[in-house]
Amino acid sequence: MQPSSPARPVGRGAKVRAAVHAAALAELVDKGYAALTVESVAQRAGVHKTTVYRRWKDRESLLTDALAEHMATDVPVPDTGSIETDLRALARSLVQAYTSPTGQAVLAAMFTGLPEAAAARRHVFDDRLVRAEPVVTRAVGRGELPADTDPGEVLKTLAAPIYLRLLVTADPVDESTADRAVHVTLAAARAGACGPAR
Amino acid sequence: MQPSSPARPVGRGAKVRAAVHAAALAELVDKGYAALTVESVAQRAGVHKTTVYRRWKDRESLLTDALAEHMATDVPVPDTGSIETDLRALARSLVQAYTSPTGQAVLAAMFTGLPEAAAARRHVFDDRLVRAEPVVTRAVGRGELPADTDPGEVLKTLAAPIYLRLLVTADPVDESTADRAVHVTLAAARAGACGPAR
Amino acid sequence: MQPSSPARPVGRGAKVRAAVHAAALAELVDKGYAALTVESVAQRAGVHKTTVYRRWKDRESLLTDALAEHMATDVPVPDTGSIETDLRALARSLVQAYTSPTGQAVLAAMFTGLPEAAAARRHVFDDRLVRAEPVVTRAVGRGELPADTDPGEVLKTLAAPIYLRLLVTADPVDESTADRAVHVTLAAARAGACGPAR
Amino acid sequence: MQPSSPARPVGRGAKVRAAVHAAALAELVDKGYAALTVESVAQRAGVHKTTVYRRWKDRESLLTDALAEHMATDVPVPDTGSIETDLRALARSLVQAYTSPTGQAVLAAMFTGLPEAAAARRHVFDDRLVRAEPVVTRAVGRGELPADTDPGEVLKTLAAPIYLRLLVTADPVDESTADRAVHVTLAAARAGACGPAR
DNA sequence: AGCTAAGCGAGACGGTACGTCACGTCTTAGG
DNA sequence: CCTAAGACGTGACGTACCGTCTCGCTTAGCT
Repeated sequence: MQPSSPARPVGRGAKVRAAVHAAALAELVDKGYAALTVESVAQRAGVHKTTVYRRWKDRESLLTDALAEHMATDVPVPDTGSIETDLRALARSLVQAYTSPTGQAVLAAMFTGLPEAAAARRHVFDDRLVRAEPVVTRAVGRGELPADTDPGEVLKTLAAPIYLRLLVTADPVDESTADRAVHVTLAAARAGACGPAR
Repeated sequence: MQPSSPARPVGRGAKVRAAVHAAALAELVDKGYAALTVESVAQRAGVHKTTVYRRWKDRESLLTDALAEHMATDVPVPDTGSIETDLRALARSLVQAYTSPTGQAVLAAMFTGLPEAAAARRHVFDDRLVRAEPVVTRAVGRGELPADTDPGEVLKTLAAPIYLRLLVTADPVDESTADRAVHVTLAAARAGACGPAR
Repeated sequence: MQPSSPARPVGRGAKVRAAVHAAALAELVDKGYAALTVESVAQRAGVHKTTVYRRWKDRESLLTDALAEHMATDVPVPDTGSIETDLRALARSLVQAYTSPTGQAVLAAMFTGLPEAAAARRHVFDDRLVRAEPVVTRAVGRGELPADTDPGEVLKTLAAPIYLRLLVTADPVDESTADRAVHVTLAAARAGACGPAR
Repeated sequence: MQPSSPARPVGRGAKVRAAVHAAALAELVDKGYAALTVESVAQRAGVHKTTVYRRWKDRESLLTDALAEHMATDVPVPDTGSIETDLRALARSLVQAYTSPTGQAVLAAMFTGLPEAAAARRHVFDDRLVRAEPVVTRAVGRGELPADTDPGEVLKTLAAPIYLRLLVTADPVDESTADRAVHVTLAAARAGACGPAR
């Protein structure tokens, strides 16, 4: 009569979930976003199609969920004592994240223009941004940057050229791209261009 | 009405082409990229589906073609005599292009992650870049920027934060966004951060 | 109550069995044969789906079992001393059995063309036939019908037009239908048409 | 030639229709009503599933349509000059129609208890009834049967025992069944039991 | 009265078929 | 000649129900 155990024993559901996530990402890398079938994901995960639909409403939500989970991996926030090396580390880790084959596929998948993905996108980026803000705050504390510097602006200035190359121009992206972004960002921030809006 | 000139290749094909293009863009704005049907485009254009397929290989090429045509509208390149006002004009025109409802739809359509769109994307951006380069060149000539400044880098630095906001974070984009981009870009360029790679 | 034949302690299984039977019939009346779900029957019986499958092999056997149980209700065999009134009573009770809403549903369910149901059908009908035969035998004894009259034939002749209307034509079936069947049957039987095959 | 707008040139649609009908009946004979798949019918007809769904709303309407078409074959109405031989011919043709393997399958399919089939059933039976009525009318004219005989009642009396055996008891049905039905019917009709209701 | 084993609730799962949608191809008429 | 009209093969979609399975809880029935 009474619910003896309030929590439901999830059983092996978690295992299925993980397997499907992994399969989805693998299929993403192999075939790309558009040519990705629920059935092939299910098969790759050793699971039946209907089981997938039991947990995810449709293809979209499966994909966004898998991507969100994938992006949730913690990114280390550097603290070298110098804003330049800190920014360099951030920029390079961003470059690395998206230049692997998997990264490319994930990137392509996240930017499909679908409104569903937009929220996930924004959330992922915001999360990383917030976590990295201390880098700038510390630099301001050390007097490396003007007092009224907006940490978010600095980090967006750092990321912007990298994303531009990844998403718009298809220029090759490597460490020199990261380094150049650092220089631009530092020059702008030191000149006070990352202060409050005017 | 008109005496049909012998061996006229055009026929009324051009009219059909334009009608389909317009219909495609209209559907894009109304329903978005994913929920866009060849049949509905054809119907909206007052044309039969098969006619569309006669002229375009598939949905993809129809869309990219329509978008390419849409983006081909000439963007005026400013020449105010000052790099700051020139850049501001460029940045603001970019912002305007993408903040209208149509612009939003076009933007979303161009960034669908599909490889077919990538080429179109790159081409459009490169084209605009090349046309805008004189702005920077002239500034260098006037001594406003260092002699070894790379015009492309300057313009990418200008565009990057705007695209970042449009595509990644969903921050509101308006004239102040454009102005801030100008400040960042100028600070960086003057500091020599847009010179050749080091 | 009853001696458990397989030497099995019945437990409360009997209660479940009855509840499911009732629920099955109720669902049959509400939704019809085709749109009847094991799960909905189980829910209506306040029992879990698995429990149903523990007792019945599949949907089919549940339904046929429930129907068989339902039909097992004893039909009183009349003995008025006259073959005409006896047959009338039989015919009218048949009509009554199938003109109630429940009767209609049961009828529809029993004639689904499925081979599984065929056996049940046949069994139910044969059973009733055998139990009613004394009616004819007694009439023969009283000299109301020829000596070589086949009781089964008489009763089938009686039932046939009623079933025809129920199953084939959708003519309304009421007491006058029963009475007409009696007249036909008596005329035929008295003329010796229900004797042995020739 | 043809008015282009109102009449649509069916093209080869008719051929598809026939092929699917034939395939449906064949599958019916092979696998029975319940285990009949739209996909297997389509495949057997050398046609794709969606094509079937383009012409028929669902499995049900496909089946009923195919059966209706199948039953539309004209049944010859005998006219031997004697009611007995006429009825015998009718009864035997009925028996023959349902004792072939195909007939069995069709019979089973027509009596699935589904309400959709009910209308078709009724229509088919009524049609045959009306066409056969002259047999009785002529006999009345010849003075073989009472003047107030209801032709429909006679024919239903004839058909009823055959359908009873086919649908309810699973007794074997052959020519002797038909002959017996004739005797019963004649005896009843001559005795005036097929007159107007009393 | 306690221990064991069956019965049951709960629900995930593999599986089959359903009916739908859009794509891109093809054939037939017609202006 | 190009177009309108529309049937078709194709493949994936998302849904519904089937019948199976495993897990604990409850409870019955023997000792």
